[in-house]
Amino acid sequence: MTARPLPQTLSGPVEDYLKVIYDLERVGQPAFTNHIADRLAISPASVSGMVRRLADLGLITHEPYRGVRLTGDGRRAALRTLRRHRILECYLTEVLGYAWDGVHVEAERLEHAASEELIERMAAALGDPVHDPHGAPIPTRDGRVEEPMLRTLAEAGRDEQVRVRRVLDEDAPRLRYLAELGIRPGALVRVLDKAPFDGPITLWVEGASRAIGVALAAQVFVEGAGGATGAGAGVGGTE
Amino acid sequence: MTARPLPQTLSGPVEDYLKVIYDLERVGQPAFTNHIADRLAISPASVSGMVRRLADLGLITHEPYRGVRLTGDGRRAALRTLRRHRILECYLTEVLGYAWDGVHVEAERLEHAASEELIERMAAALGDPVHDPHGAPIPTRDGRVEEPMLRTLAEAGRDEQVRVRRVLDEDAPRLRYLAELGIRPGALVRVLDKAPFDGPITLWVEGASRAIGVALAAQVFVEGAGGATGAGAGVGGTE
DNA sequence: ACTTAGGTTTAGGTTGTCCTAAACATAATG
DNA sequence: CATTATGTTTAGGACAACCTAAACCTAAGT
Repeated sequence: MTARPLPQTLSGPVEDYLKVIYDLERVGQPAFTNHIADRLAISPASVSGMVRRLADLGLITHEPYRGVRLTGDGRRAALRTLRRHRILECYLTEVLGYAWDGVHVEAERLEHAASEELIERMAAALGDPVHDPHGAPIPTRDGRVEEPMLRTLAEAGRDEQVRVRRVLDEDAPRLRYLAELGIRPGALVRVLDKAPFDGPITLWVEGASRAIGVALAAQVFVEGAGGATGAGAGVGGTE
Repeated sequence: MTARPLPQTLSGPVEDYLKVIYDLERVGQPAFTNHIADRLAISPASVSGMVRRLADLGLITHEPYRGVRLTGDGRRAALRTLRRHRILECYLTEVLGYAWDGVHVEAERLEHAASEELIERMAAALGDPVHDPHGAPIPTRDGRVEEPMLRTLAEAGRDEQVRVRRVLDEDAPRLRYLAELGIRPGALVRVLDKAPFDGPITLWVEGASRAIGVALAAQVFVEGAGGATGAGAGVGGTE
């Protein structure tokens, strides 16, 4: 199956493709060329080319016009990169004082250069964290992750009290805005009102009333607070 | 003079070339194609190609068959990379517990990916160090370095007492060996004997007698201990 | 002055990662 | 069922960074 043997180190772009494919695949469907292209901000044609290479390397399987799926090797490689990325994010924020909204870009570059040793030393210095600053779970050394199915804040019902578990979005300004509102992992939020026609959602956060749009609320993953509140279909994203 | 405009970020290879040229140039002569090729472990032909690119970018001047010299821009870029590298080495050893002989390789990869912000945060966390773990001076933010002319241990006279200032050599086993002997920046060493015909040098270090070869001693830069002891022609290397 | 040794450059090729434009496949619509 | 919209792939190219082999300069030694 594996045509060419796997090189010991994967290139930066290859790691990026695998991360994106992993993320796209998590909603159940295979990852499609155009979606990958969108995520990486490159042309679909370039993705087609890279997809052939990844398939040659045995990292993905590809059904033309039907999308791609990670193989075992591909999944392992994707999770390794994800672990690097998220531990770097933790370290940069907790030890080096990076802002919540600034870590992503830095980690994105470092994740391809950092050795296993560096990552593990950072993880040890942090006491082996299990979530990154945005609430994303950190895969273990041996490639295990638990990505719980969480509802988004947009799906929470009126008068419901929920706890923020994870915030998506790599966009720094939006992250900064959410932080200002007090919406970060661990925060307790009550839905005061949901305007009809996908109107703004009014929340009670940290003793103040705040309104946010549905699009933004859909980037915030929550869990029922007081008691257990059923599971939705929502799923996190990669950062 | 600058044909193409300088891109805002230089590629990893470009930074590596500049570092090597900076280092080769420090002995006064321009840097020659073959020397650059040796240092980077690539073919002279490839260096010729890159030299054209670097000259196009205005980072070096090139007299065919006569070697290359850094321009102001090139020097600034080289010192920026050197600063990154050495601060990374400091941080990795002092904060993350890297071994003396293991930091070089890791820093070598990270220096191309780390942002200005990361480097400055690390520098701040360390209290703006001025020397890396091997005793190499760290250029300031605005590109100043003082590389004092130091003698090597091989040049020290019998019965002379000297202080180790800097240890060259990126070779991990040799660095480890020197560390075992107690030969590291700051150490006080007395030359007990110098065997003739470039024979071994016997030293008194940390209350014990040790003998090392001339080649190794030439990698150790020292300064007169008790009083000021004249300046030699020796110069440090890049790590 | 000629040869030779050593260092340097050119010529031409490879690999990885991207691009645009054109061809092609699939699925939904009239 | 033919058309259209959408999504995917191929064709052909560019660029950075390497390579080997061959051509070329320079300086030194007969």
